[in-house]
Amino acid sequence: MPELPEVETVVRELNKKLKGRLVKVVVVNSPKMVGVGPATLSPKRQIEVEKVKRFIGTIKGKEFVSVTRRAKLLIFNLSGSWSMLVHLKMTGQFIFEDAKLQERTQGFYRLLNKPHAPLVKMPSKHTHVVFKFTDGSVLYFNDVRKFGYMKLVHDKEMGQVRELQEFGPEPLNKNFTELCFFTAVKKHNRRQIKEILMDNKVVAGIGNIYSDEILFHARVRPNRKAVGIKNYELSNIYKYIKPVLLKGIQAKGSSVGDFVRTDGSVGQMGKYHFVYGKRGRKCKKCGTIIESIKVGGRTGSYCPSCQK
DNA sequence: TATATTGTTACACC
DNA sequence: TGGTGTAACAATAT
Repeated sequence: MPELPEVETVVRELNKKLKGRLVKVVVVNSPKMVGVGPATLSPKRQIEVEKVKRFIGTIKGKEFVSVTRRAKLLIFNLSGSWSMLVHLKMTGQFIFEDAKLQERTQGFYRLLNKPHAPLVKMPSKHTHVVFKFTDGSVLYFNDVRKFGYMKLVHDKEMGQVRELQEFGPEPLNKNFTELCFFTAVKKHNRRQIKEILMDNKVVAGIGNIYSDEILFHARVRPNRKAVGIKNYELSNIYKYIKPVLLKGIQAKGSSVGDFVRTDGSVGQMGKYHFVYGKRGRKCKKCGTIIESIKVGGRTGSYCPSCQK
């Protein structure tokens, strides 16, 4: 489940690997996942031949200049004033294969973080878009659930991209101050704290995994309403946001579900999870059995002894 | 075959 | 108007 640290991992790896590469061939296997223009791709995305042609036509011959991120959205800056916005949603993956990796893997990858996951040959049945570069290297975009998307936007239309408008501050930036966090939380007095942490308008990029982990370290249960949270507890939550996310980036992400790095390897953050996905297991700190509850329709896990 | 999964948005209601 | 709560949606694995 790519959240900020997973997306950041992919951004850093791709930025390094794609910089300066020239697109020679684009293959679109799932037309519904691509778009051109700032508009939201509608749920009833039609299979439009023209749209696919424009997508391919626009990106062919362009150079990848840099890769950046806003919240969980990847932004590929292309030559000619175009950007490609990519959301991985639940199960999106990028695999970048150059001659060296091709030689090592022969094109086969174990793309699930399970001991007996089968080796998969790229492109697989879940590969929806392929970019081939002039030097022979290849970028694969995979998505088992097909919830993700890729959309090309001209820079002069970037202001009209809705999903970029309302994001709150980036938690790793200096402008994400304790005051700004307190103010944002107190606007949502009646909501549960886990929901608030996962609200991208309050703070960008935090999802189910990292909200659980942050709340564990801050010793606050996920279902507490904001109004009942003491200032020192809120202060603790703020205090742990940055280090937990940084730890995730340092470990190259959590390979929960389908997340893999751009060479197909798994992130190591799962080793450091205290509560996420640990229901029924013993708390690493106190041995109490981890419990889970529904918060805003999502599963939140917590230690009933460590978290109050 | 019913269910669970998550990020995001839509919508009704107060 | 805007906070709140709920549901819907995407598609697949199990």
